[in-house]
Amino acid sequence: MPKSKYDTIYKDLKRKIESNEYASQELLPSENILIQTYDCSRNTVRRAVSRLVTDGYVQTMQGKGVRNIYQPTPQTAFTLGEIESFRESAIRNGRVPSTKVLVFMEITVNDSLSGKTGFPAGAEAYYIQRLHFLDDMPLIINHNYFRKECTPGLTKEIAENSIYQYLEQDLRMAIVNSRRVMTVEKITEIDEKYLELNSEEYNCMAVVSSYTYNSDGILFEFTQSRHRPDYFRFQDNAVRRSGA
Amino acid sequence: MPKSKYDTIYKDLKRKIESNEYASQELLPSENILIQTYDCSRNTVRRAVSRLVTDGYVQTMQGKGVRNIYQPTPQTAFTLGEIESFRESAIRNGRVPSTKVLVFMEITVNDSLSGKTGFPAGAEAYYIQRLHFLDDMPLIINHNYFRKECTPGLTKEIAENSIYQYLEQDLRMAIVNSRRVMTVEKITEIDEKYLELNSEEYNCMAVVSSYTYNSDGILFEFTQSRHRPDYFRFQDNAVRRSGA
DNA sequence: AAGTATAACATGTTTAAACAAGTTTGCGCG
DNA sequence: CGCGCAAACTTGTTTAAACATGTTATACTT
Repeated sequence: MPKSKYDTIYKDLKRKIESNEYASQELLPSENILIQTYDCSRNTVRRAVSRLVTDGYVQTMQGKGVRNIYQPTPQTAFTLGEIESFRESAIRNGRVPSTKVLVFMEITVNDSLSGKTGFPAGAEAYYIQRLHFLDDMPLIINHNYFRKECTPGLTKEIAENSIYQYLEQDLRMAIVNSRRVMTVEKITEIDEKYLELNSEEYNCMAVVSSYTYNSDGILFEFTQSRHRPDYFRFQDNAVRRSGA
Repeated sequence: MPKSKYDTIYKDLKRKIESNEYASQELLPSENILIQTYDCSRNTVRRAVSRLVTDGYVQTMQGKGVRNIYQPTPQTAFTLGEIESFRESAIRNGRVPSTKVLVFMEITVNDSLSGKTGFPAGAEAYYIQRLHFLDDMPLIINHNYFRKECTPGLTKEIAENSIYQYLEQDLRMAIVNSRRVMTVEKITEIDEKYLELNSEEYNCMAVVSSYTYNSDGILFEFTQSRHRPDYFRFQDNAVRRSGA
């Protein structure tokens, strides 16, 4: 639900680009045209376009115009720069997601775990281990740690569906910011068992560790996602700052 | 060299956060204070702060303020969201970079290569294979393809130093936009040979494929970077759009 | 016909102002 | 003392205007 004007314009332009309404490699309508089209001020148009730039959809050229450089992403791509749950990502790609909860327990953070998760020692937390399937194929093992104080009332049943949906819709929590680190790590016995992998073929996993903050600026989630290497694909768009 | 006012403010705030001049987890000065500090308008301050948000340095909270959530990144981290050459990244981390050119040749793009690189078939291109060392340890093998039309005059000598420096400083070329895809792939004999890896231990590589556009919106570079898995580390910051 | 100056048009930066919406502070009343 | 409301903060959205800078098309001059 777009709540602001620039967000509406952003989504509309994005849709038009994705649906090829604006030809690839061609220029978008100029700011003046867009101002008339959407009946808004120049700043509002520019704000929408600048988001398309960071998304890698368009490229602005001073004096020339705004070029559509969008290229459709392959099905398996997870998008960086946005926080998206496994379920959301799967649905966006037209796949059928499912989840199996392997472990659900409540723990107290000790010193060792505090260093790994960033949670203060002594804090109460949920530890959840989940297996994510896409079209019945096991792809990801997630190790989630949620601070109990910030995410009360988590249950195994919620974990089987969407934790983020519970946090946002039921707890009215705003998830705001997530720092993610991607590494490659050796496969473990757990990985091998649940992902039905043969370590002769692949002895590594793609690992995404994420530290997520809520709208109070409190770190409430640490998650390690271990991805099957042959189905792992992350996409990113980088902009070189002028004069950097 | 910051050319604009908001860029100056952005860099100054960034420096103050990195140097702990603003305490971690605390609020930055309010917009009104910053307006007085930098003698500028509110928009200009907000523009600077919004870049800190996308960098994951701060988090804004309506009605409350702007919280410093910066955490220093480990030495080996490459930063996403920015285009940075191997040399720049190494220097930023206080390491000594060096490069060995394994292959330097001029080629004509055939159909197969066109599909992989995104270059039009029949185009002239440079193909460069380079080995990157950090503190004398071989870490990355790069396979670069540059469109000759866009990057004339490349030589093996330039490739041994910094290609990006040549493109920006000598050719006065503006590198603007780069789409990157991260995957995990099986190790090849070339990887094993030059990176001195034992496939018993690691039989995978972290692979970053990037498609880079110049300021005319033309795709002029395709690069596949194959990273030693045990030294690979990419960092990203994601912001969840309100109402997404 | 070629070259140059200029006008028209593109995006980039900055300021100012008004209103919206969320949070904290403090005052006053019961 | 405690509750509630209002004032005084905070950031979020939108408009308007001016000037800067880069590109392209036009028209004029030679």
